[in-house]
Amino acid sequence: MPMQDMHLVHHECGDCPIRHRAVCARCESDELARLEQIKYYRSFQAGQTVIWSGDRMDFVASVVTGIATLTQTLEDGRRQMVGLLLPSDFVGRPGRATAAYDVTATTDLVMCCFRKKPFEDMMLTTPHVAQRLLEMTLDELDAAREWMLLLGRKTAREKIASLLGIIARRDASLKLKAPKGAVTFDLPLTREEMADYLGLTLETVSRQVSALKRDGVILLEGKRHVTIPDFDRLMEEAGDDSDGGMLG
Amino acid sequence: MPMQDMHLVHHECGDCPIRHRAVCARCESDELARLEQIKYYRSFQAGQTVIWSGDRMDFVASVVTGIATLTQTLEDGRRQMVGLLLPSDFVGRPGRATAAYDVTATTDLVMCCFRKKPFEDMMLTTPHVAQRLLEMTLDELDAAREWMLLLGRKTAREKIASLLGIIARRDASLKLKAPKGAVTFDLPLTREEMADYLGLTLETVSRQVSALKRDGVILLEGKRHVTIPDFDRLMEEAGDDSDGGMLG
DNA sequence: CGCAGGCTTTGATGTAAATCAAGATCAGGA
DNA sequence: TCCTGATCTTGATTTACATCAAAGCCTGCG
Repeated sequence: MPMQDMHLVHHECGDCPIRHRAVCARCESDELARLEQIKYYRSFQAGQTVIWSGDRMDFVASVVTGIATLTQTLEDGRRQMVGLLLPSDFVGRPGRATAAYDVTATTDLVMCCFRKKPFEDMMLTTPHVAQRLLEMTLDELDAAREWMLLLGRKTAREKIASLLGIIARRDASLKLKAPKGAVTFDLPLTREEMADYLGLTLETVSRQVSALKRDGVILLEGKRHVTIPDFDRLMEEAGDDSDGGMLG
Repeated sequence: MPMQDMHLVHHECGDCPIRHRAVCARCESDELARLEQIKYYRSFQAGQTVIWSGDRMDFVASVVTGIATLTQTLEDGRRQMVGLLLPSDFVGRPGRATAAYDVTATTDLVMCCFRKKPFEDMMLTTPHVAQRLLEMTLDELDAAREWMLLLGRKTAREKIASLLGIIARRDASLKLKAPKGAVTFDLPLTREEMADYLGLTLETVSRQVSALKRDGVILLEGKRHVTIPDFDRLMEEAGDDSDGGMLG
């Protein structure tokens, strides 16, 4: 459990534990109080659209529970998911008036929203909020770039393995245990959503999931419940560069 | 010419006009002086590596002149470019010790570097530097997500058209004129580099460039000098969603 | 119960782009 | 000048994935 999360847990977070992780890792109580005044919750049902690309967006928010997706669409309907929002993830851009992507609730979803103007005002006076947001944005940028490698250069099988690995890891980190040995989770995405994320068709996703199952890399109970008997094996299938830094 | 650039031009920027655009859009003279103390320049020849992924990186920097690329590589050698750094672009991450990508000079390159520790210290005391950096990072994130759409869903021809459009636009913005009607520029990338950027092979890039030439979408003098007789036509070929926001 | 509408799987076929393979073009150096 | 190596083009062939098509499988609802 990283130091920073410790700190958060020890705060009096009320019913929005995520908020502090998202915007307020080093916050003081008076800032907490200010955040309190400008926050509100919104709930969405699975499948509902939170906001359409181009819509006026007068809030920023973080996910409390559930999963949301960011997608972009070409005129002819080709879709590409560009982000997956899990609990604690932040969405919205200070200083921009309209949404840049379609945001959709994949599961039932609760978001903790902050009205944009007061949030921006607070950012100006409390520097570490901006700094925390910078950190988070840099993390997202890294994730986006990893995804570019996946989209540009990985095979369908590697893409599926990578996605399963990412979901398993994020799932495990929420439960505060590292993915060693066997891991089990429920897929929060349909085959079509997986396809939209991976730049594939749903048929190819289905075939490759079947192939990974056939080869014993994953086990399936029903269509959604996945267990990964050997996480390292999955990571090999994902084709990732495993040296992970530390050359010089 | 946007207001912000006006502001910059009117600063006494010495020989590093870019620095202020990169980190210091609203800066005061004492901050300028502090930046001055921790900055230094580094030059690289075309083809030289600035830093390898995983190497210790004790600076952040912005490009003054020339072009650099960020690339990621799979163990088996498959390469994907994840960023193109043009003059004024920023590279490096406050709060991280090692480089996450290979950074390579595509042309002769001059970078304005700031030692990381003092830069981080300054960020803590001068909030708007962090805010400027946040804006830039959010822009980069948007660009990365647009690139994800390209990599995941566009055809080879659309990819090439998109890349030419991006280079034309950025080139034009540096010259402070908007790309209306005919535009002319030199390709700063080899066919192979274009391929690495677009998730294609160099042969496919070559074929599609030839096809666009054959169809009159672009004109070529030699292999690198491109002129685009009709920018809108090129954008149609790029397949981008042209409604560009403003639905609700 | 039985049917309807999402999902998902699986098969047959088509195709865009990769791969393999020659050459062509160009710039720089001996 | 010609050679050399890098870059680029073009052609022939292969292949991974898309597309088209049909069924299977759940879940919920009348």
